[in-house]
Amino acid sequence: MLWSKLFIPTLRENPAEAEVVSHQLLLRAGYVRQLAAGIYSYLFLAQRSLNKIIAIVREEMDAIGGQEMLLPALHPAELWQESGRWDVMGANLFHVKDRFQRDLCLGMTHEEVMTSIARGELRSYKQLPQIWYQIQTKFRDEPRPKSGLLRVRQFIMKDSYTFDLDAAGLDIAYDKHHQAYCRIFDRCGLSYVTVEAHSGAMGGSQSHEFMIASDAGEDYVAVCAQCGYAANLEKAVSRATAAATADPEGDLTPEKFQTPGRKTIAEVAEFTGLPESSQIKSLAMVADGKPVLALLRGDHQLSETKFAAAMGAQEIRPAHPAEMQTWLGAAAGSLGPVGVTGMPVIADAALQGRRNLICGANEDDYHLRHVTPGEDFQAQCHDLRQVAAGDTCATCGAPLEVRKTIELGHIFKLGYKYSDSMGLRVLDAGGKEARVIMGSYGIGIERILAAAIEQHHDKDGMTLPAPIAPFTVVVTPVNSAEAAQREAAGRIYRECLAAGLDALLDDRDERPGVKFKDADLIGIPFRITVGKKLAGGMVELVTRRDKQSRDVPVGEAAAAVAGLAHA
RNA sequence: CGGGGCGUAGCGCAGCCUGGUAGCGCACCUGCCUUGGGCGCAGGGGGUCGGGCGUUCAAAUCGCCCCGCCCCGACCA
Repeated sequence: MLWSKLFIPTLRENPAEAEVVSHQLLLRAGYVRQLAAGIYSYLFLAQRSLNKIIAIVREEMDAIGGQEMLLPALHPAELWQESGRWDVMGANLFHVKDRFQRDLCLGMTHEEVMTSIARGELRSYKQLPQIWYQIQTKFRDEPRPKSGLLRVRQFIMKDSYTFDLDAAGLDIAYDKHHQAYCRIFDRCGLSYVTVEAHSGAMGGSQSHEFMIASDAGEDYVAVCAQCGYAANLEKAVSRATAAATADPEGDLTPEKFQTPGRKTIAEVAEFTGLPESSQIKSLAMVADGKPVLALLRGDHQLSETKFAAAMGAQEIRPAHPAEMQTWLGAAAGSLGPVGVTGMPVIADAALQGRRNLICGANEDDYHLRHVTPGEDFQAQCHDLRQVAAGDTCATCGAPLEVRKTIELGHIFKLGYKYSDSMGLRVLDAGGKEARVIMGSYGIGIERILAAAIEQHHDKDGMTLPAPIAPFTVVVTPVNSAEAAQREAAGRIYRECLAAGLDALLDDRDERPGVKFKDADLIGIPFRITVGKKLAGGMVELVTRRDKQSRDVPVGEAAAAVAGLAHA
């Protein structure tokens, strides 16, 4: 295409509202414009890039037997009420009313619609398994859209849904998706990690997330470089580092001592001269409206996800100061488990086997020493601790890293949640009704683009992987006033097209600097510069990533790019 | 939803404190010039100063209310 005819509104400066790199570059390079918070228009360049990403996703989904469909974005409320998610999703679901005041919503995923199709049509085990997918716009009323395309209210997702007769069938479908996702992210030029994930409100027995490391992300994952263990921090397990000081021996009796003004673990550690790991951290929590005391080693953090799971609770929160005073008789900083009745006490596994520790006395400005779990108080034991960097891997013992990541894809074994609640059953070989087991598998299309930019950029702009760049090569005559350069550039451009390359001819009447800067900014992987060396029959082939330039004969330029692009 | 910041030309900003004809840079248009990293000269177009109400002879500027956007937190298959 001819650049002079295209709408590529590049900006010289960064728009003030953009914070993360991908957002800044998407705006500067003229890929997107914002319409409202979390709602973007995808201009020409973004659309080309997204189309390439979608084509890759589609090919890989088709390769595992997926059947593409196009489903409604508008869903009747009844559908979501059947599955129970109308209430569960609450305000995150975009609600709409039609002219007759009927409730509808804009679909944030399509489990309900897919299941409603399946239950009307799938009758026999012979029709299973099925893999159905769709690539389309979804909506979420995010409480806080942010970071450009990374957290938005309207976005394109590839979602697929599988229907199987039994768990073994689901395992196969799940595995196929796992492998397809690896191929998709590989082809998009992303380096990613697959992590065990928390299934959250989706339920189900197993789920994995596909993450790429980035400071722009919002999820943390724990990764073991040695054995490959990787899990979302919500779910990760590890062996805690040893306590900094050995516990005092002996069967000592709890003893109250004064700790005036010492509220935090760190203050008490300093006051007593004993490390934080010699204390019991006592957190007054409220799980589904009921008080609970959660105990951890002093230097450990509570994982709210694990805590909620241990309590079987939907909603958890820290107790308010007044509640602590009523239930325990002291303020945060002086709480402890000794003598607590009337509320469950649960303790993290790292407290097991410890002796003679320090904890709050449930009296302001007092603590207890010589407190031994199991003797001086009783508590249910659970894994409650959030993994921290430096913990050792539970599998192999190597130190774990914690990385900030962006979630690009998530695969779930759903189980029977939707087929049961919405009545999807088929007849099995024996003629009896059988339940259908489902899986669901999502990929955020825009997130692939944003993540690729986060991962591939430099001071001049994007350095996109060729398979997802909007164009593969740009042909740039340095001085378009010179007929020889103009003609040679045009010829090379046509040869590129003939070679099957996505080529762009920068025929604008601009100074060379402008053309180079723009090409760098929008991240075209290859540039053929037609300039002075044309007199000697040569042009320059520049690769965007490493800025390496080499001279090639005019007649071989297109073939040279084709060779590199398909390498 | 809590905390913070911002809203003046397409983009980046000054002006506001101390009320008095709305400015700068970039971008854009015309002409000349120039052509290997966002060139130079000359001329020009473009503004409900986020919105409403109020104070005042007079409001971008002061007061009140509202809206929008960004950041932190809460939230987040």
